[in-house]
Amino acid sequence: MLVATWNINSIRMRIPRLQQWLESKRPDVVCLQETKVVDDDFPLEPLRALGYHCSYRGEKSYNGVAILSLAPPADLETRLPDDGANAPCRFIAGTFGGVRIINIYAPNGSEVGSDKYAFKLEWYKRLRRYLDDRGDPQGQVLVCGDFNVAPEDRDVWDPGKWSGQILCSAPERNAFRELLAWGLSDALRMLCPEGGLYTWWDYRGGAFHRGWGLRIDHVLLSSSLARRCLQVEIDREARKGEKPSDHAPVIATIDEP
DNA sequence: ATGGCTACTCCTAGTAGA
Repeated sequence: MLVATWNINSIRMRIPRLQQWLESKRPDVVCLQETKVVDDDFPLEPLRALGYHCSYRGEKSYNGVAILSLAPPADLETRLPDDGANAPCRFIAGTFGGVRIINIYAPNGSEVGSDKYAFKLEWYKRLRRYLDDRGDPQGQVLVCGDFNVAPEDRDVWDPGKWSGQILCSAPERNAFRELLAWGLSDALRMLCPEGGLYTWWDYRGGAFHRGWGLRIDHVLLSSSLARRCLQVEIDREARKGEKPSDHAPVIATIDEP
């Protein structure tokens, strides 16, 4: 089973790329973030034509999440239980082949100490509470998406420059560790200890080609899935060429039970 | 130190991303 996560930065801008990529990779499940489109305008047809079921919740301009899947979803959830009526679209979950797949787009946080930063930390607490209340760490649980946290210094191209900054601050890293402590493993780190593995590069200043990146998109696995995880790949090819997203997809291969 | 790209929007400037 191939499960991918990709912050697509506008699904409508990225449809040609997404189509090509789906055709070449054929993941079973694709978790997308920052679709930036209201549900009425979601580009269903080209994705259906490739055989994908689409589950999504979006809003105008910002945020928005979707799950594309070769099999239909079961038990779809499109918000955190304690999300308010106007809460940003940052959460969607479904069950695929017995695996509970939770797709998240964590808040960016803007600047350490800002209101948005406080919202980010609170959002992480609510996600952890959701797992406590609704999840089973002994079950098959996969949490993936854009976490907007680089968990350790080896996930940062210049740890000195980023020290204490947004995406790298100690409270953010603690919030991420609190998720892991529920009973999840960082799939990529389980298999690849080396530095220099990034999933996001700034559009500015030729950051991608200079290797100025951060690893902020993750696939987290409960122990029963972690034991079956064969491979995790960051698809840097998808960050190259014309009109890329600023994020690369992460693809995990899970062996059949 | 300078947010130097990109995408969005009741759009040609301001906001947000990370």
